Amino acid sequence: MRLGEGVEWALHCTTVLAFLPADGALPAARLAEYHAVPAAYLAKHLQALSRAGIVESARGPKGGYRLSRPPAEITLLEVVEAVEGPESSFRCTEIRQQGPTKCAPRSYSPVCAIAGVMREADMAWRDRLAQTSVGDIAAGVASDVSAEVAAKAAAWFEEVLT
Amino acid sequence: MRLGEGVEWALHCTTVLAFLPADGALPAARLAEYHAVPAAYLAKHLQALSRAGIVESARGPKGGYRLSRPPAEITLLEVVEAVEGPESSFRCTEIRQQGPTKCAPRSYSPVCAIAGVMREADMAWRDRLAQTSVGDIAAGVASDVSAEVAAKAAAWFEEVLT
DNA sequence: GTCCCTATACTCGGATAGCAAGTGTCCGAGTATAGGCGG
DNA sequence: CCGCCTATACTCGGACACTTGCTATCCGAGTATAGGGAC
Repeated sequence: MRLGEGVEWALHCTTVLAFLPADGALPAARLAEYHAVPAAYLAKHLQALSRAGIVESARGPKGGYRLSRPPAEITLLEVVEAVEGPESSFRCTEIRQQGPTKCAPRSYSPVCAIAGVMREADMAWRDRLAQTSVGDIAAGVASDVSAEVAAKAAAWFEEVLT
Repeated sequence: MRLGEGVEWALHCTTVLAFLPADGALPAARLAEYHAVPAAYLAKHLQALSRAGIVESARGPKGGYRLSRPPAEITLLEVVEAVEGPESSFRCTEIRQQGPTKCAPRSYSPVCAIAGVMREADMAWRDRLAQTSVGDIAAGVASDVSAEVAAKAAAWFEEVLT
């Protein structure tokens, strides 16, 4: 099981966007520069966030991306699912109903015992992600960040938003 | 995030092996036949289970695979990790320490807030899988299975183990 | 009749191709801005 | 001097190559068994 790195990028980007003033916007190229990742590829994932209604985009000069809702109302689960897809990690292909012991479908319990546990594990994972919002993350980094990093970040914002 | 189908196969195979008598053994080809999956590819995953110490193998005639421990002492987490690998689903590449705001490593909190939550979600997933054993699964299917399927399975075991 | 030896057949194990999905990149569509022109 | 128009430059959005890892397969290494021969 492996998550694409786009998930990490999307989470960090939404966190950065949470610090934007309400009328501001950051282009994909700036977000990529901030995290030192390929701009063209990051754009692909930002489009996914846009389609999911997590961020909204504005074209033209002074355009870019901004959060479409208050950070506290965006859960990490939404961001992850927007990039990675909403389907469960485990896919049950019902192999218990195959082979030499095959019977009519009504002879089997409605859900495979294995698939049931795997699904519960998946729910536990999603529940944890749904309990934390982008606002929580932003508050956490705001309180933990060193003065040096905070100053650099503030200067960068100042320069980019002009 | 997507798990390989080898995980499903491995879980079902260990469940079937849980019903074997202590001195019995099932070859990979029989396990593949039982689930109607490609034998050569299933063998690859059974090798992973063998390397992880979950099953033990015997070569030659009357050989095959058997569980190396009582089913109740094998958790689903062990089986999943044996096939899929033990590494976490989320990989933090510390992009927060990159780009124009880069500072010395000591300026950052030891763990990224995002990586922390992702890790906790991963732990929740693993915890759920660790709470259920192969024995639990076997007991569940034994009580839920229909008489028709049970009879077919018993007949198949009888024929194969002779 | 019993024991031993050998040939056999069956098993696992790792090394080898094929393919799909994630990764990375590019160019076209659309729009707010800035400058120039006319009134 | 003010308002409008146009050209520009900057943005997003989807369509196009490349690489990694999962999927699938094969053949060689190893061993318990079964049969035959010698004592």
